[in-house]
Amino acid sequence: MNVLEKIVNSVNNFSKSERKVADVILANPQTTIHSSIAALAKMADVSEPTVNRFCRRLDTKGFPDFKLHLAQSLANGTPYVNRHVEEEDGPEAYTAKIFESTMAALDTARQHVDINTVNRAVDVLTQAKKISFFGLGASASVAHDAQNKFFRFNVPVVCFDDIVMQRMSAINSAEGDVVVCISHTGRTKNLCDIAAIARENDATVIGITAYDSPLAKECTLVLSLDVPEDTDMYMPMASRVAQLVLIDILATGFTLRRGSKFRENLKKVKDSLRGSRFDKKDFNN
Amino acid sequence: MNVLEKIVNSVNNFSKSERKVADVILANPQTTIHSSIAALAKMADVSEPTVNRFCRRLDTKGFPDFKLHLAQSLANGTPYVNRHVEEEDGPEAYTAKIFESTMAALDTARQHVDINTVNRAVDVLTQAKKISFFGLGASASVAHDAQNKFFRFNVPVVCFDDIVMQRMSAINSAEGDVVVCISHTGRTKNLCDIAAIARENDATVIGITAYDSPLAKECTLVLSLDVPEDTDMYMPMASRVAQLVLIDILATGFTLRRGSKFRENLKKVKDSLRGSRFDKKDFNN
DNA sequence: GGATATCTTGTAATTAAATTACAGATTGCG
DNA sequence: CGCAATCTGTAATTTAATTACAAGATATCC
Repeated sequence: MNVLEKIVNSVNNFSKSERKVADVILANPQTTIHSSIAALAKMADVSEPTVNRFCRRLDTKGFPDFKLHLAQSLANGTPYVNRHVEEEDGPEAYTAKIFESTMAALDTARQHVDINTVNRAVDVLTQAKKISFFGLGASASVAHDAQNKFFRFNVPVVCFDDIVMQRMSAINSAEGDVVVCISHTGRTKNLCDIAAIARENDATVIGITAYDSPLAKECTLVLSLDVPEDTDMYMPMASRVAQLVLIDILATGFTLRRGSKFRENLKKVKDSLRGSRFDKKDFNN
Repeated sequence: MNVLEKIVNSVNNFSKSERKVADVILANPQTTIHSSIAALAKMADVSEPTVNRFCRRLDTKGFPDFKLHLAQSLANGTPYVNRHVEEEDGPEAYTAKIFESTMAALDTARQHVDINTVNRAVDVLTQAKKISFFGLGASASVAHDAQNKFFRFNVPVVCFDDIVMQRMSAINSAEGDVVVCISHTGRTKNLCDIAAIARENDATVIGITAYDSPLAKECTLVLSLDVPEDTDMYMPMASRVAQLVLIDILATGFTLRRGSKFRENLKKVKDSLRGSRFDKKDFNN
């Protein structure tokens, strides 16, 4: 794991002084790698051995070794740490932080997603007689997006963000149908019900949700993303983006499985939009 | 330039002993970054000052600084490139590629987004009497998501993905109202109309769209993301994700502008969901 | 509530590492 | 061949990092 992430993750295990060190490093990582232990200690207002202990706690051999690891973390072009937005942040700060924490979230999602399950989900989807996407609240827009994608494949696809409609739809499902339930926490009661009902009616239920959740228990296949969410904001943010990317992945897998002549079809769907749009050439003159 | 490349390039400018050092480093770069100058000197069969001079020749401050640069070179060069999915890609390949190209897209979006405009947009939104989000096709789900976010702020917010409803809503807009039009290309005729109508009725129109597009021309403020889209897929993918992140940014700017007691309110909204969910503790037994 | 144990933190001493200064060696060139 | 320029290594110096230890803070147990 990236040292920067490691610092963020273990921030709770740090002592008071160690946290001071962590803060200084996270605030100016680039400066840190060019500083001596003395300079850093001064910046953090702690003693040199404290800095050294801090480095050791992060499983490095000492300060120089720590700097090496830090340099590598920064090199990736990824200062993708999940930095939290704070009260006093200006537009630059919060814009940068949100972009970065979203990218960090995608990075962890990438590492956690189980390719095997993805592949099986694609399998199931390509063989589906009908596909339904269900989500509530923030996940509803993810479901809509999924509908928009799969609709292009000329497959029977529906999407409901209304519990009653979802229920009715689930009751009517049958073998060969695929129901995709989307929920970050996986603890929304209504959605768990839907999953259970769909399963009782022999549909295959794919859950895009937390691995160890009540919803997961009701699903045939669970696609878990394990994205950390900034709870300070009281809004779903990164989790939703990761879900969308997963939808993209499933859709892509679907098109690849169907082969190249199927892609022609997609092109036709896209071209059909031409009439509703200003031509690029018309406009560029 | 990468230090490793630099070594290879300037191999002709090296003296005999310096070349010995270069050879050893190129042969085992990973070992080098964990060695002391003494160890490396021994491996290369030269003296310590020679190694130091070698480092200086490569425009580094000395041996430790050189190791830092070397560490950065070794840290997997450029992971987040926009790699395209290909016909013969397996699940691992396309999953990785989609995650990476999405992250790459966010990275460019981050660089292109104009902070000033973001700030002005937040300004406008915080003062809005009513906020409307309009999008069509794939952008409709982005609009829905935006509605879901701003709705929590207890502001009058609407969202329509139906042209007729959008039209009626736009006609009814008035000074103080803010209309947000979302379109990646900015060439959807209907949406351009909506923007024009809203403007004629004195609403402020924010466009989340391409900078140099017909839609942009109709807007008061243009938030451009300049995300490259993989046209091979014939589906909007990265652009949509970037738009969502932008929505997150606007929403975050909004809450920050409103101050900390407003955040309490958000917490209440989130807590209101508790009844609809399985308790974490209930489940974890 | 006080005494003891455990964990933090800093000061000072020690050790290790890197750099500099200098001198001997080598190479190139007239 | 000999002078000059450039390399290269040894030893001294400086700087940085680490360790050992003690004082202070905090938690725990009777």
